Amino acid sequence: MKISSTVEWAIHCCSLLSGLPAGSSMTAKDLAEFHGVPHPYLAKALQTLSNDGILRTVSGPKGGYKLAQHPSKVSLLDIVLSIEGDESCFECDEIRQKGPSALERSSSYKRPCLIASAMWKAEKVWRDELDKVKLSHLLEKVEAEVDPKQLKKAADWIAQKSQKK
Amino acid sequence: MKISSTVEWAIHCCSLLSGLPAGSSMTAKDLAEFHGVPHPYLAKALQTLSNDGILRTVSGPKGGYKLAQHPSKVSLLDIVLSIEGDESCFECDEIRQKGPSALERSSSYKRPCLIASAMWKAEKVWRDELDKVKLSHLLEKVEAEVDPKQLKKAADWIAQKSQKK
DNA sequence: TCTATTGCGGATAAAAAATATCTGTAATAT
DNA sequence: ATATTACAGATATTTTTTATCCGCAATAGA
Repeated sequence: MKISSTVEWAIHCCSLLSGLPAGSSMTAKDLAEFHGVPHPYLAKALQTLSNDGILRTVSGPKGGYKLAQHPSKVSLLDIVLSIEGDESCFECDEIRQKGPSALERSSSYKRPCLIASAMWKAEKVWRDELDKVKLSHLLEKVEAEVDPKQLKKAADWIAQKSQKK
Repeated sequence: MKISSTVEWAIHCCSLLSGLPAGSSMTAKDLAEFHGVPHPYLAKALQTLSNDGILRTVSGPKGGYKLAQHPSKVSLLDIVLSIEGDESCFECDEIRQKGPSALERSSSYKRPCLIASAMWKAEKVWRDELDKVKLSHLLEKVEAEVDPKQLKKAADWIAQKSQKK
């Protein structure tokens, strides 16, 4: 029931990209360095986000990643599902249909398993909650609540990096 | 983000035990056979549930497991947390405090990371939803919705097993 | 056109976690 | 006493996660 730490990285990257000046991009290497995570592995995650239409890729020198959509269109759920895959976290093995007391015909089991239903319902409220949180909301909160010194330092580092090109 | 299949087994076992005649118990072996799952491994899960006060153990011949509490007191969340552990599924590595733009003093990060907060909020609604579902609710639904033939067959198998002792 | 930079896809490797089993011990009903 | 059952710990197997590497494609700038 653990969510991969890659998800944490991916959200931080998307969150950062959502605050970049319009049109600018950032390389996988810089994103990795900024967050202090391994570059080749983070690159994989960014490629996945790119394949799923969350990030847009810019190839060649001066290339990198930028958001493919407006921050108000991208939710935490989108990012989580992109990285983790959109399969349910609870898999029903239909064990009610196994063992000595199971009925022969599988047509006897028209209704979904009550246990699986309950688990899936809970997962749905989880997903709905995550889908409510868009990158734009996160960005607003960051600008309102995060220490201005921190924001300045981050912005300076990013600006310096893009100047070196 | 996968929930162990052991959780599915555990819930099915608890659900079954909640429908047993008062005072009776069922062995790990029979529970495993009934559900068509490996006995030694299921036994581990049952021991965990027992350690966490969800099941009660009866040692010796005619022993086995029974619910330790009234079915209205045990929720799906209790079972999930017992098997999976009660750690959050999202772990915040505080990567905002890593990398070149981090501030020196960790006292600068008094407020929780906004991304982690959002993830934890979603997990909370998930847990709340699971905690609403008690074994007693499940039992009511089973009795109302499951094919009576199925219920009969299961009850007969269990009765026959306990007679053989 | 050439070169350096960057992302992409596939293969591979290492580490960690999940899954599964076994063995000897303790408890207890008969 | 004996047979049955749960329990704790050790161990083995399999799968998943985490991480890296390499050759190819795309492209900006000289």
